[in-house]
Amino acid sequence: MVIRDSLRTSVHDALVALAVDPMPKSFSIERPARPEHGDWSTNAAMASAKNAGRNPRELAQELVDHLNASLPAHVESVEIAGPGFVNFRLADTWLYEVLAEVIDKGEADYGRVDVGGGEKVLVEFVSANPTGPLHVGHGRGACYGDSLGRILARAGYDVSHENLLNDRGTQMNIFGASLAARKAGEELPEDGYQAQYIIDWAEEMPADADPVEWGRERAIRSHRETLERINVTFDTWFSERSLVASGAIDATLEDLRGNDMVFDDDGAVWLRSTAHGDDKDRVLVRSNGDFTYLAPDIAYHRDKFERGFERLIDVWGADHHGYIVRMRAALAALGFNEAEQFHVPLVQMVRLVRSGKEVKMGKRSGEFVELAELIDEVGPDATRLTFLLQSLDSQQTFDIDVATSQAMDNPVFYIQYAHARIHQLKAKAVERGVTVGPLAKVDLSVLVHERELDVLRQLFELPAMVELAATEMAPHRLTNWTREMAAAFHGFYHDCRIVDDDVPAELTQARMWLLEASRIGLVVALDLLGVSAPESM
RNA sequence: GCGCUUGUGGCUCAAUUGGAUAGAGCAUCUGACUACGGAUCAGAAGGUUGGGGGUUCGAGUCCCUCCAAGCGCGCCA
Repeated sequence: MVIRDSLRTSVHDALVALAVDPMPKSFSIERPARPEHGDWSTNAAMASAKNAGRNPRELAQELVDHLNASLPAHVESVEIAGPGFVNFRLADTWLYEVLAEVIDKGEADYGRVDVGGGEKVLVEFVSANPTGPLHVGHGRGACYGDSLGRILARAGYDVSHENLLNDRGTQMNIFGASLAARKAGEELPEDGYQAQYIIDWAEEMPADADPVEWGRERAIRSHRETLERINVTFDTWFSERSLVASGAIDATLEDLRGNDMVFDDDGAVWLRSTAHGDDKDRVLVRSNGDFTYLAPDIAYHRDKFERGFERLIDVWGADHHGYIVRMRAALAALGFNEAEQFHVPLVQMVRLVRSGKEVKMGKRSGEFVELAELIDEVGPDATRLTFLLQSLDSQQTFDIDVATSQAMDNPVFYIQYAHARIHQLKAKAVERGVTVGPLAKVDLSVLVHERELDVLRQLFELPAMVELAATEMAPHRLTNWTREMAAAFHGFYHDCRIVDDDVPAELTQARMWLLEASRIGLVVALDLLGVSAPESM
């Protein structure tokens, strides 16, 4: 049994034996921040005391006595501390079980947890208009959405990645008209796109092409190529047009009308979104007969549910946050459980900085920095990992100098170097004629160095971190874990020689397995982050 | 004016959802190499977590209130 569950069961049983009533709703079993607080800690006494009418210190003491009378597996001692914490000190044997588990599960299964229960989840992200190249802001959302999907899959969800193409409506028409005007050497239409890429693309465009159709394909190709460079792919590219063709938009409006959630006024068709928390009602069909953006988008989300997805995650830019309430209102109006099943992580803005100064314009366009340009400059792995370095909720300062640095101030190199180092070490061992025996025959109890134990402690945390990253929808949790894992490994490497004349053969064997476990941990995490694990650098 | 997000050492960010003395990296200073690639490792210094109240055994985290920043508040998308 996993140590955490084992301790939880012991504490629970002890609370029952001590006639704690009512039992606490929950209590923590966690690794304390400070080593002097033991290897594990529980707040069970404090969490129980109030409702059970007991004194936290006294209850903690009773817990300690009870647990000491019959120590749980691997536990050497149980102590009371502070306001009523109960701390456990464990023998290192629990960490050897961690190593065995990592090896046993391997790349395929270590860090796999089941919080999703096979629930069908659709992660929709990027969803840029196919009217031009992706910019830097799209990049952050792309890396986030893709990694989130990978993490959810690792956490037991049945995940699909989808990119919505807003390939109809006003913007598409302006885009097509701009291309046509440039092609013909005429003046741009009112609101036409000024950017350089329009001129470039118009040049590429065959004279007899339909500008909207050709431009759409050109933009999609641009998006796809750029995203593939940073390891972002989709199961589906969903065309908004298809909603018109299938009649889904009209059907959605009918549904809403049937629920009395739609009314006509001023020649327009309105959604009664105020009935579900919006501060004003919203137009679905303009008085000129055109749909607003909202109508097809509601139909799109209805379609997602109809395709059998039980949970929808939409990764949106922060500038769309005002749109969430009306989308929720619409889904509620259609009878969906939006509060539980619809999630919208918002991507806060990215500020690009080079040489201490903000970069606002790209080389190819005077208006924005293209994602492709950024990848050209800093490389795919550094781009991807940098975007995943911090919480989505805060604005990001993307420092190009740091991301391109070939030195230790660049976390990408630090992490990847740890992985490359493992491969170099293994090659060195082979070179020196070391053959590694089966794990079952290796005595792991020779691993007593603090550095070795730190590596194992870190590896132990990975499954919990996957679970946390999934439930919080926070891939940066995993980025942090990976940095710490790399640090633990570099420390181990520095202080513990693996193959050398004065290293006993059995220690080399155990350390070779520790090396392999470290490799597995890093490969799993880097894959979830979508960053490559190079064997040399 | 209203709403969403944010505010943590000089800089960039964490903090396992309310836990114990707030942690990393960079920059600064001081150390460790006849090396399993030093792209590494160790140590020091640096904090009233924007201000002020409150809740409780315990608050960076929750509540109230100011202040500041970004983004929204279309028959645009």
